[in-house]
Amino acid sequence: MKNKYVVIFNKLVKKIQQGVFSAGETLPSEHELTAQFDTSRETIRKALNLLAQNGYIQKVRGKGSVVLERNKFKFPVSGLTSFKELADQMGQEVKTSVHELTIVTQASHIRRQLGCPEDAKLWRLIRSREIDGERIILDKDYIREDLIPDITKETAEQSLYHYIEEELGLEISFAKKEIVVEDITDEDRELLDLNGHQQVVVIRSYVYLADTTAFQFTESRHRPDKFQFVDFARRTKA
Amino acid sequence: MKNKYVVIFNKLVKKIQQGVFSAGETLPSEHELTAQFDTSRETIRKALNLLAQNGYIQKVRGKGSVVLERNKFKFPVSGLTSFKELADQMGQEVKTSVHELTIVTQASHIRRQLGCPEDAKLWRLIRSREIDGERIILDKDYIREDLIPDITKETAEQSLYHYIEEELGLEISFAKKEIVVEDITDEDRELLDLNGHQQVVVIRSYVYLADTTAFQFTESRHRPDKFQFVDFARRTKA
DNA sequence: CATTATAATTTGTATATACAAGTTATGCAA
DNA sequence: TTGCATAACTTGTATATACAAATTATAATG
Repeated sequence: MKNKYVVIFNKLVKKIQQGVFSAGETLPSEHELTAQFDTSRETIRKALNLLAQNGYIQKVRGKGSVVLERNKFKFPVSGLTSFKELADQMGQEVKTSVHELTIVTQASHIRRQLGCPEDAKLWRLIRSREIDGERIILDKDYIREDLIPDITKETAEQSLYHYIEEELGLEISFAKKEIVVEDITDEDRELLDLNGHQQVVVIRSYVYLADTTAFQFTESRHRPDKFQFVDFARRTKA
Repeated sequence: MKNKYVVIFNKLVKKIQQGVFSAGETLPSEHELTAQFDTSRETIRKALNLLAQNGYIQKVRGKGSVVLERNKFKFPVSGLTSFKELADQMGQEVKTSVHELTIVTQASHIRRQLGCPEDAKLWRLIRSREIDGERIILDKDYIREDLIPDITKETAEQSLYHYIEEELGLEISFAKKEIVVEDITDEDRELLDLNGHQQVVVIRSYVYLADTTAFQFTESRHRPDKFQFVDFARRTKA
């Protein structure tokens, strides 16, 4: 939060969200922003590149930083964001139920994928998410116990990521995700209001800390009619 | 292709893919790379940041650039990549059939979303993709005729993006995407081998040029059992 | 008025330096 | 040998300069 360019990035995001700069307009030039924030042009450019990466602006040479329309598909649900953070952003009323919170010593295939020691214990956490009175999402987590030692029912109901980042001081950095569609299981039938659906959308993710250690594997199972994934993508120049 | 840091980025990607640098190892330090490529440290850092953004490496302060395992879920299908490019990457044998290639003057809602003039014409392009003898994907495109004037059946069968970028010299820059699951339509029934499936995964995208003009709206409809979306995501620091 | 050439503005690239912060290696001392 | 302080190494941030390339504004010209 103290890095100059991150601070500037966040201030500009806020201004865009508040409509101080609206879609189609250009931001003040790098030269002007340099003066406004009393910094160097390169620092401003780092902040602007963050904006561009996250789909807030498009930089056009000779022209300026054009603010992009951000609501073609509501909010971007992609990226690495916890369920709590998403729910807050969407303003949805959400209820989380913890169905299981145990330590497992089996699940060797997951342990192998997470690359943790053979004798390491794993948290097994199963939660359902209820929106507008319907249980729509089933989250199954496997979390390394040696890295995140204390998980209570309360933290599992609230925000796990907040606990990991703020309480434990660990830096969650990146994730590898897969989205597929699969047939429902008995567990889905028991813990979700499937409403007749025979398949679910499954998001599997491995989540990593900044030092490249994987600490979590998540399987998030969504009822198809309530599932939406929104993404902003840039073309990587060959 | 002539930018120094992009050239270095591509060379390093190739070396990682070839296994010259393998997962878990660190790349040569920025200092060493600076010497190897006879350039400045900032230029090297731009190349390394591209690698980090695309999930090839994780930079760890004090340690180095750690090469990441890249095959937890095969290839990354996210981003802004044409079907042809994906198929080439996967080494799949694919057949594209063009079912419709016409100019439409209606579809005002799409025209509005694309933000093009009221009298602008749109290409309407419908293609099915056949993999291993099954028609699995149905692509429905709307493309601005004033920007991409000549589309032939042949270019539609081969690579549209290659034509747009290489022949027309336009720069495809970013896209806004949405993934949902929907019930099948009569058109799906006619043009796909649904194999009993009653729903399809629908990817809707608006695609933009570098000057922020939207030129394409695509609806890509996938048979659920053959659908896979793979993504690499980084956590944006608050 | 319209067209064209020129200048000013704006972003992109490449390079350089200084210091901060985290990790690893080294060497000294007990 | 062990432990600890120190040094060396590596990435992160902030700043500065010079020039290139694209766009826009201005002025000159017919």
